[in-house]
Amino acid sequence: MVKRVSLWNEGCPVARSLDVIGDWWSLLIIRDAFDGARRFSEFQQGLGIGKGVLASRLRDLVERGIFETCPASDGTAYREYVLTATGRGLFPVIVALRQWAEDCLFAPDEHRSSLVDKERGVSIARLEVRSVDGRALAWSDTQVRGVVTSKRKTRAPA
Amino acid sequence: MVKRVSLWNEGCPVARSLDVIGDWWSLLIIRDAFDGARRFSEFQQGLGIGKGVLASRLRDLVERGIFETCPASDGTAYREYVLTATGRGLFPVIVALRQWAEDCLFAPDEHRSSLVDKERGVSIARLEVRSVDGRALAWSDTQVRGVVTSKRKTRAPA
DNA sequence: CAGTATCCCCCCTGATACTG
DNA sequence: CAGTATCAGGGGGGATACTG
Repeated sequence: MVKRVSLWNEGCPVARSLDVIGDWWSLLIIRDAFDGARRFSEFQQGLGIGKGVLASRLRDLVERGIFETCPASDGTAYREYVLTATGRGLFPVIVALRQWAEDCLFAPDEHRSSLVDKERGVSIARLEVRSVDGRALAWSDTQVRGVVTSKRKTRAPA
Repeated sequence: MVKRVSLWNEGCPVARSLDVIGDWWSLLIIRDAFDGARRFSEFQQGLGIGKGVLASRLRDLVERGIFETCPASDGTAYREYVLTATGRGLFPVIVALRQWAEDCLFAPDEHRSSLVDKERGVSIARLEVRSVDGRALAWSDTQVRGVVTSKRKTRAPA
């Protein structure tokens, strides 16, 4: 986790989230889980991560309640790692990261792949941010000191 | 960044996002920026981060186009760090993390603080995940192999 | 205040070898 | 296949001192 200070008790929800899934590999593991990975080797090959590190991360994530293990579905004697309800709750986080990259980090002609419908090649979910009054907000609306001020600046291409 | 392997060219948008803001401190720095921090010392005191580490992170984030520097607004000779449009685009990511923590990581009676309206003590934004056809999805809807199947499992208390 | 420069330790990380 | 055990290294991270 690279951390000497736990963020768990900071009181800030963002910090607490990062305390659980803020390390370098966790979200990628979880991403692969959303993409269907369940077996140790699936995670390992998909990520190019060392076995030791993966085992450690998986153990942490199970401990934290993100994954749970269950018997292999194909009858073999091995375990599978499946997301718990808490883990599935991270779906918006993954989608938000994907969306940000697609909006801000990719050149228009570059290849993208993850969490897309493989048949149709389209993203399967989009995010919307809404203010408490239910009004939809563009991500480019400026956020200053806890108050959303609708500025409607130039928006990235949908 | 703790990384030996850059994820930038993986083709996966999630990986690319993490390549930019996936390290231990970046998202916390960005969170504080959304909360109004602009000065070096504000970040440093708010995070309890070492000056060297903070300077390094800030430099990286400016390089990556998340922050930009500008002259101090109070007339002093110092720089301020403000989010670029790209940086402000991370708002949904922060909100998603906050929301996940609040839904899954906090006991009902625990204190929370971040990105809330300080006067009224309420969250200023909520996220919604929508499928491409515009249908709203609960975060507990199960995501399997790139297809969202509406399962409507038990939902965490709103 | 806003950093830069050092020192140093810890632990993450990766590779390899081994077990069931 | 699914891990565990062990080892070596490297860079992140904290603390401190120094500068403009």
